[in-house]
Amino acid sequence: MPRGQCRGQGWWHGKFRGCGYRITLGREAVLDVLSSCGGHLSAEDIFIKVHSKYPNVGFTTIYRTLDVLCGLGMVCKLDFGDGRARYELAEGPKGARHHHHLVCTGCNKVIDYTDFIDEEVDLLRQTEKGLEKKYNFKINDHVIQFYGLCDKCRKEGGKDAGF
Amino acid sequence: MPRGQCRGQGWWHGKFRGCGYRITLGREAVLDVLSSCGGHLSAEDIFIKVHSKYPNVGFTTIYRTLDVLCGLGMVCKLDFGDGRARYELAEGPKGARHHHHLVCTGCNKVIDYTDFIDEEVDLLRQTEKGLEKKYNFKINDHVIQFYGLCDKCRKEGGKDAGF
DNA sequence: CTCCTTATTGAAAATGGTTTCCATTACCAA
DNA sequence: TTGGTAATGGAAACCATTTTCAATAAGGAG
Ligand SMILES: [Mn+2]
Ligand SMILES: [Mn+2]
Ligand SMILES: [Zn+2]
Ligand SMILES: [Zn+2]
Repeated sequence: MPRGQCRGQGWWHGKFRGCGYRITLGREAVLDVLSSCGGHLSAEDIFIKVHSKYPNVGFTTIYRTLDVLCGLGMVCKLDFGDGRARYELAEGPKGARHHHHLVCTGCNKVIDYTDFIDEEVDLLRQTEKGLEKKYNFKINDHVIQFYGLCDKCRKEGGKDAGF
Repeated sequence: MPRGQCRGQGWWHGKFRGCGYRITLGREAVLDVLSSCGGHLSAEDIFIKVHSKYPNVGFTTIYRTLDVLCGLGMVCKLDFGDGRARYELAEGPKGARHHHHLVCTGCNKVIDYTDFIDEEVDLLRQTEKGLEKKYNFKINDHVIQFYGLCDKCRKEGGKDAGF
């Protein structure tokens, strides 16, 4: 990741400018972290990573940037019920596939799964259509998550972090 | 709802005592509100209702009671992404059926639906089984929610309360 | 390149739902 | 009735997130 001159040609710069947003170091750094590290990072996770490289990017900017990115549909804000939001790239240069989440309530590990997505999405679409008609709703989004205990946490006794 | 002498014979008292919990006025009042009013109440909603009848039941007790009730599986804690938890009776004397939620991001109205539950539950069970095997998880719970705009909010222009 | 407008920023304070503390109260088994 | 202890309420603490506001810097115009 070259420094000074990497500004101005990221894959997302076009979309970004097109919406009237300025390209700043903070925003660049956040996007950088999101695409290099895996998903499901909290604002704090992101802040720490960004801060280690650019110590004068503040926490507020992290939140504000994530907000903008969510607004643009470039980032998904996730809620696994542990009191802090998580963020993941909606689709990067490599185009992350649509997936759902399996969350361990013991250690908060999150698994992306795509195995059963097709059937799920089928049913979902069908359900959404039915619900839209019956309740006259315009459905924009859905959340499907499974909660449980991972292999390791199951063995360590049934203690459950709750959620 | 008779006053003083209704203590001691609620449908839930048995279960409650069996687990070593004491039966108190606060707990009784919370359960009362949950079963008389519909579901999806926030802790504050519940506090206000309880407080209007028993002004010396504190906010803390509401939270603590809801926690206990969740622990016993008598109440479900719901998260619709608006920053406050909601609660609903898991199954009352009338035995509320399992259902999923349709949430309006405009006015926060929540609709319980059971229409497509059967197909959903079928697929869910299947998916859970697959996931458990593949990832060696013990799945305890799932969340399925649809977000969108209700009839009214759709007409009032596309403003979206976000979530 | 330089200037200028104004979007963006960082630090600190505010917010708001929820939890913790701790001295006091009141269930309820014996 | 009584004693041990679970439960309580009020205030303070917590903690992720948001707001405020003066200072800064992106980037189009010239
Ligand atoms: Mn994911
Ligand atoms: Mn419901
Ligand atoms: Zn785990
Ligand atoms: Zn609405």
